[in-house]
Amino acid sequence: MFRISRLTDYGIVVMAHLAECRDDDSHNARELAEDTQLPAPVVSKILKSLTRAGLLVSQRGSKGGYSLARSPDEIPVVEMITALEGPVGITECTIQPGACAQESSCQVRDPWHRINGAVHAALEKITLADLAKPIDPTGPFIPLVGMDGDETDHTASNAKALE
Amino acid sequence: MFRISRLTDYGIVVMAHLAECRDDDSHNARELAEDTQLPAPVVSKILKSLTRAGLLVSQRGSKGGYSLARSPDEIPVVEMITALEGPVGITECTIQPGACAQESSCQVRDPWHRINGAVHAALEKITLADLAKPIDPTGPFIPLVGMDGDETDHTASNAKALE
DNA sequence: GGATATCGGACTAAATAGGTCCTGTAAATA
DNA sequence: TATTTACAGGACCTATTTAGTCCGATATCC
Ligand code: FES
Ligand code: FES
Repeated sequence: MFRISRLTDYGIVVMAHLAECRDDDSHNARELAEDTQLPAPVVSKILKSLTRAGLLVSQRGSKGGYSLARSPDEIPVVEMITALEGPVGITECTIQPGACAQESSCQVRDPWHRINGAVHAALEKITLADLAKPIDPTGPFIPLVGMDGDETDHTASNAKALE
Repeated sequence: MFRISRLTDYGIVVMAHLAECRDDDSHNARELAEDTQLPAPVVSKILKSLTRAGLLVSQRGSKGGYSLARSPDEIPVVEMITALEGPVGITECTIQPGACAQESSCQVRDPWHRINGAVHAALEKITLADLAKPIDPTGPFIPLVGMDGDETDHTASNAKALE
């Protein structure tokens, strides 16, 4: 129903946790599962996917574990989502041309592409650093929403969170 | 996979078709299915959902059918999506508080809310009139993307479409 | 009254997501 | 070297959701 899967949500929680405790040593899967209160096998599965996508680096053997591959502010949300559930695309046709019977006669194809682009851009601007609480504010807090002004309240709450 | 369901996509295609032929008489389900090249039972199901949500008005009996309840520029995309697949929310927690075990300790809950708000706002700005080709340009063409400038190409193509 | 077309929901089948478990392999340690 | 630890990669099963079909009831027009 137009939402990210629970696995992805979990994955981002784990990533945020890793971003939060900015120590260099790697955390193993069991430990991360405990910290985030999530089922261990699931966390393990998620970690493997994230590693394969190049968002985490893994260290095998005893004292092994996972750690962030990059700085949190260089990991956009869209990349985490992509890693865990494939390419982001509002509609099927957005990703895979030719999947649709209409295609040629379809009126809404092009507009969907633009909508998709807008959402994609929004998810690209937001990084893991924005999700994790900035306990060490060395870098500036990047504004979350990249939309131009509208009168809904979330932008207000965002502005409040900034100051 | 972070996309709208195929049914919803179909539904919007049908709505766009209805918006395109701006005659006042209602179109029946069979006719709409033919025009859009979609399976008739599916179209029928979609039409019922859209009617229940108040986006279409139906007329029973012979010469019956469906027509738009409002002007296309007063039907936002988000409403069509909501009608066909429930409330728009990126994460489960965004919609239903208490579904998550963490909830209290969760770091990412609030940022997700803001992301969700941004996407929601984007889908609210885009209306059915933007999706259907403006064959009768009495009203101005409303810009699709409501995000502030970024360097990806879709905004460029959008700007090109405007002028 | 008969033809037409929506209404509402039940129903089945297919696809996807969620979750578990097992075998192999790399690294550290004793 | 032997042992322990912990990731890698799948196979696998189950639950849930989605897609699609169908039918009896009801409303409208002629
Ligand atoms: S719905 Fe697939 S191309 Fe338009
Ligand atoms: S993941 Fe559910 S409240 Fe944070």
